[in-house]
Amino acid sequence: MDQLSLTFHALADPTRRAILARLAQGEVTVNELAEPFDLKLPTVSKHLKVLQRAGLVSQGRRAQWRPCRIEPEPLKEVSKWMWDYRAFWDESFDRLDEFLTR
Amino acid sequence: MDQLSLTFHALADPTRRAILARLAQGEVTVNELAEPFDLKLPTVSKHLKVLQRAGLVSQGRRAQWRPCRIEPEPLKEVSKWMWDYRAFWDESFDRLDEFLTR
DNA sequence: CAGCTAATTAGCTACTTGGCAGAATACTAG
DNA sequence: CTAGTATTCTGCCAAGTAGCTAATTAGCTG
Repeated sequence: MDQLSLTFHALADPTRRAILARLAQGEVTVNELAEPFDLKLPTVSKHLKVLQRAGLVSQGRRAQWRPCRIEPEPLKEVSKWMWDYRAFWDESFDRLDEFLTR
Repeated sequence: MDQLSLTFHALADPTRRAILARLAQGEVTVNELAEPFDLKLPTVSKHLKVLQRAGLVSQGRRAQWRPCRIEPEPLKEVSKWMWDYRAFWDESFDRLDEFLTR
């Protein structure tokens, strides 16, 4: 599957978006991540794997913890893709566009 | 499923993104849409249903044709969601942000 | 009405996914 | 080495999807 599809697929789940929102505020361990959800750990681990496959999340290693971190690159690609459609989502795009190209 | 998940799911397929790209240039019938793909009509019709379920596409009626049109609302929601992560995808977000809030 | 074209629906197969439980791995602490 | 904690891996099941063919609906035209 191509990068953009992987990313959109990863984002197409509320649990995974919530995980991303949490990681946007800083590194968190898997247990801490799982805590607010009504899900078993292996399930959260699976969601993380989907996010990792998309490159949206990476995991480090500190003792037996594997702190998760958000990775920006795929979001940049999404925003690039979105930009081609700005005429459809940004009513004031022409003013903004005018400004940016100046 | 929630709106954002439906939208991301619909976008997580190259064929469906290509369909959207085509529709961004104007209304097209289903047959015209299917033509560039190596897919049978029912398959394209199914993809269209996914896009419609997400609200990204609507179909009109002109005789026996059902011209498809792109709908902006879900893309707006995506761009709103993306905005919360601009720190992660837009290196110059702070300058832009500063401009927009002024 | 009969015949034509446009498009969808139904039904099938193969594959993927989201959830779980239970076993396995990785590392720390004693 | 043993016990304990953090995390992942392996199977399992139910549900969903992408593709196909064949059949059906909707509307035009002779």
